[in-house]
Amino acid sequence: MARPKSDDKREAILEAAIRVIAAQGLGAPTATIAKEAGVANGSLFTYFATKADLWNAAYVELKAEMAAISTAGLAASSEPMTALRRAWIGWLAWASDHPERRRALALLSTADEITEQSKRAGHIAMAPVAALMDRCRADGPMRNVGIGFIAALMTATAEATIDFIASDPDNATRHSKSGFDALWRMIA
Amino acid sequence: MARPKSDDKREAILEAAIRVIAAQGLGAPTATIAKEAGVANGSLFTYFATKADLWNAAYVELKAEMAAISTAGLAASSEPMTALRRAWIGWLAWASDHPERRRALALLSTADEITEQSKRAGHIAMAPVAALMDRCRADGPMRNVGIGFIAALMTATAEATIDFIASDPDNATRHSKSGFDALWRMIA
Amino acid sequence: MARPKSDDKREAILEAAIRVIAAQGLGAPTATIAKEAGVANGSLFTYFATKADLWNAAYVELKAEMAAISTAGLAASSEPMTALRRAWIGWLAWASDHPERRRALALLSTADEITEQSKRAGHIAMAPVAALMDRCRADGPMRNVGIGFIAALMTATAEATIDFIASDPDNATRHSKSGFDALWRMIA
Amino acid sequence: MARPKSDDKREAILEAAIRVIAAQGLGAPTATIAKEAGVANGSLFTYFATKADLWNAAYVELKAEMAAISTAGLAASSEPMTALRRAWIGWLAWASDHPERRRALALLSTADEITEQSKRAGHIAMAPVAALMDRCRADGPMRNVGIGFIAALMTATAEATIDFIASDPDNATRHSKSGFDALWRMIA
DNA sequence: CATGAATGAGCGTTCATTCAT
DNA sequence: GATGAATGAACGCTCATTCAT
Repeated sequence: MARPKSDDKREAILEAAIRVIAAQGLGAPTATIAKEAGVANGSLFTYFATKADLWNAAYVELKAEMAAISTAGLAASSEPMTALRRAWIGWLAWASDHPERRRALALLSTADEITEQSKRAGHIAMAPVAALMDRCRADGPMRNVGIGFIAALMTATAEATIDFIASDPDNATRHSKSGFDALWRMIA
Repeated sequence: MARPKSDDKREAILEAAIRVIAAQGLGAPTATIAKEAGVANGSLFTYFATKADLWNAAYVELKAEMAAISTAGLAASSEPMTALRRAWIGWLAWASDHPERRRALALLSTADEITEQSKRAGHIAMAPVAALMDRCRADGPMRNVGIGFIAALMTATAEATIDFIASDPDNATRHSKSGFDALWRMIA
Repeated sequence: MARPKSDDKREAILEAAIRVIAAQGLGAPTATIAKEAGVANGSLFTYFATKADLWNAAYVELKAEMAAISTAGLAASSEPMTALRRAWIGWLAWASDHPERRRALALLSTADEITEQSKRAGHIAMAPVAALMDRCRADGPMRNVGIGFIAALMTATAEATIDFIASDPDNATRHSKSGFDALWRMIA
Repeated sequence: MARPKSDDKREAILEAAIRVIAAQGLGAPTATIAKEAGVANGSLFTYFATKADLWNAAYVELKAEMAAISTAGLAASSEPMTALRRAWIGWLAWASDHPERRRALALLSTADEITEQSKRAGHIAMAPVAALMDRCRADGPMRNVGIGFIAALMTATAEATIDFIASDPDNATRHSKSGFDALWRMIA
């Protein structure tokens, strides 16, 4: 097979898309993304048949990346609170370290183009954290609500905390702790 | 002659914009909005010089409306928890009763076109609730964090609760209570 | 109504389309047609929602025009052969005088975009000629074949004659007569 | 090494082109043709330097094939009418048996890309039929018109007849006879 | 020579905004 | 001021052709 489809190029397009979405929003032209990726206009469509496909791939990639960092090393620690805190810290670190990626993910999360399948992939990636939350709330005041609700609250709390850290990065650690404590009070 | 143009028409366009945004997203053509409002294509631009202006006006209108309902009757009750619960219930009622408006507001909140000034207007509208939250957390574990953080957490919690109610409307009251209790545990 | 849709402009686009199709074929860009018509790119779509719509309108216009010339004054003469000859001469005159229009019509006739409805409109326009042919063949050797077949033969003969005249215009009259005589031998 | 490239592959591409043109028209992508031929995208251009070259080759191939069938066995019969009828029947049989190929040829005949040279090749292939027609009309009413005119009339009559048969295949034989008789009346 | 990814000009259509009526 | 036609830049996507493998 002559000149096989290059993983590098695919990755370059995906990364360019993330950067361009962060900078210009979801209305960003595919041509801009292609140029940013250093490929020709039409080459983008060799790797992603439609703009929507590219959006979905970017969404899944970002979600998976965020999940990977949040869930790294979770298995090791058996104590729920410690484990959840570890996930929390990972999550916030990713968001703080990659504000562009977070912004792109936030925008993509509102896009109509994101399919149910992509959302499901996102949930699966975050499943370890969801399981952990389930353990944490097992004996607490929220033991009877749906786990989806808990997950939404954790996501919402994390997002609020991240926003807050972004606006006052000097006190990142303190805000992170405040956010986690608030979360813990809510669910445990 | 502060407003020689028809307030009715302006309002019709604004309402049409909200409906159309909810249905079609932020990419909705101005022509569609004009038609939905029952005015001509070009008349829209008599009332809103640009699409971005219309977006901002819709954002501020929705934010103000939501705030008005949330804050109605707050002054009367002096007991903070009762007052906050009242605000909470109003907020959720608005979202449940007007899912279209909530969706439009959610979409607009992510739009690049929304100016700082519009966001400030939104905050001002919600100031009574913010003040109330400030009183609620005064003796609690979050007495030392910024009030903006508290507000963000309340918003996030409310949004999560609303989403959850939307997905299971039969247990709206129960979910509302769970959400409020969680919020209260967080801040008070 | 401000600035009503201009019939002139519609006509200009249609005429431009005919000229451009004759010159460049059915692949001609709408932008070229718009420029040739002296209107903006997008204005073309104010008058014809799609390229296919424009193609159909051009087809019907040309067919009607050709039919109008072919059938002009048919009612007056009661003698079939004379009447048919008159139609024949009109048809050939139109084709000779407007080679561009004939070429455009020939190309459009092969286009997939032409709808059944447009074709029907073409047939209706040519109905007087068809009726005349029906009278002409009534007592001849082809009295038992479908009228559609006769019509196709007349069309084919005319086309061949026109092509021949185009290649040797100096003997137009002679070729026209040869063609008509051949047609008459066939059907009468 | 007049042809180091594979004749098989060349033929496969040509046949694929004919099939695809019949199905999709002259706008068919070369990529579709290549896939239909079972060769790679770019290999098509090893055999035909441009799309226009492929179109011309297909045109000539179809014309030659049609001519071959129409002229098969002509030499044997010395009686002109019988010989012409034989050619007629062959022609119609080819068209009936290969509607795809006929459609492709009809489309190609209108294409701008077909060169004079290709058309000449087509005429040469049909030369035996033309010679036959020349004999047939030698003593008839058309003895003085150009042979090209006669050929065009025969082509046109045949096309009309074929179309008619296609629309009513049950009476193919009858329509074929009607068509031939009409032709004979015209030229002999 | 075969392959299929790479290229980039080009196309039909849309749409925010302007402007003649 | 109201109307809606006019404008033209922009966009997603296609495809003939080239070229690295």
